[in-house]
Amino acid sequence: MVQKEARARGRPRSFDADEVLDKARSVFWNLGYAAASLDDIALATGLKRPSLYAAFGDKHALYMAALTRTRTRAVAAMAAMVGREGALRAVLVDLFEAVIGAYVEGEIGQRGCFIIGTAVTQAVEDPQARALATAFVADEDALFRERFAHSASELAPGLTADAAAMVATAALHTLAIRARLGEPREALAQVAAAAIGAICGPA
Amino acid sequence: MVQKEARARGRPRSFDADEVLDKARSVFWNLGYAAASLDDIALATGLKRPSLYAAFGDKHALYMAALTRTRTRAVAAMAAMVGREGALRAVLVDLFEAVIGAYVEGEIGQRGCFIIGTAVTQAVEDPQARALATAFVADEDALFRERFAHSASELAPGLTADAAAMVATAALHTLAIRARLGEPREALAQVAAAAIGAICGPA
DNA sequence: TTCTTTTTGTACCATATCGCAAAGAAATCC
DNA sequence: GGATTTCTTTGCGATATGGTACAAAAAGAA
Repeated sequence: MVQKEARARGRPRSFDADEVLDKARSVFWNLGYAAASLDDIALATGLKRPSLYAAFGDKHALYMAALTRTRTRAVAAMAAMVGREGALRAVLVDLFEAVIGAYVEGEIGQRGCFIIGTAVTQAVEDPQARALATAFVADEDALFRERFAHSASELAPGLTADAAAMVATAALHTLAIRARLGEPREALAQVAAAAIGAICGPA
Repeated sequence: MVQKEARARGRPRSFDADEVLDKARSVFWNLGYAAASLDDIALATGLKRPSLYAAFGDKHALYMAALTRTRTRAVAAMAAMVGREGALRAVLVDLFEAVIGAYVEGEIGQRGCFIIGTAVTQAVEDPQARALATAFVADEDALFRERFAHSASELAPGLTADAAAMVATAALHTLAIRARLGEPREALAQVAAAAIGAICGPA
């Protein structure tokens, strides 16, 4: 006997929430929260405003959903990379390369990091965006610190795991900023190499 | 014979343009460009909108004027500090301390750096803001590079002046971000110390 | 087939936003 | 003192913005 999967009563959604969140995020990523209008988002997602409200709440809730999902995914990806076996230098090279790849993507131009590029600006008057960005920075610090503690012998002489983590996070932040300002990929690669040199010492 | 200073015909301005620009900047600094309304700025400056238009043009021109003045002053201050004689480590300690001091100020909360905190978000769709922020980052890089070239023997072993400059600029950027997110002064001081450790090597 | 539930779209609401016209105010010039 | 110039204010225009009410559409249940 074939049991059809039961679905709740009522008209079915005409969209996939994850897909819509991705498109909305793209608008926020390009324009920042305040400059992104619901009309912009409606246009990008192909949904009308009441549908967006029904699915996500209001504009702010939609933004927070996009930030939250981004943080979760970015941290998971970063954890996977710093968790790799192998020489620290090689791990960092791969990590920064992947990060740069993500930061130079964009339909209308380079956008850097969604969280650093938009939530930091909101932070002064938006406690939720601030909390999320703060947690994200703490995540970055913690992931680096753990890996560096594990690879302490591969750090530059005199550099503690703690200090090295801060230098590495600083590198991610400057890459986010520079990418959003349009610096070319090769220039970003040089910034990454400089950070790696400072963290791991001379090759 | 006493010669009174001749002034142009017409009603005199009731405000000082520099003072007004400072107040307008403060609003933009807290809220970012897009979220700062002309009403907010009018309230902060005590002027009505037509007066702001008469003095500065439009909202965007006012913002650009604030960015431009900020860059000029920040770069001059930074040049004065990195130009100081003395041990590189001590120079960097003083510089980062001064920078942190500026970044933790704010009437409604910490705001970090006006340019990094607001113009970077605008950069994707505002070519003028992008150009100014880009020039500012290049200024930071160049000032550090010059000083480090001059003090090459005081850098960590194997670290070039170029690379060290990028690490130092990265530190300014992460401080700007962290300060805007509300990290306490002591935490920012530790980030600065980490960067100095990476740039100058073990003490 | 009708009722109930959920979603979508149209039309709108209440307010906010940037910018401007015109009149009055404050100065210089003749 | 009147004309001219420049600045400030009031009041407004045109539009944008975030959010909502309600009717129609699309589904399940009886």
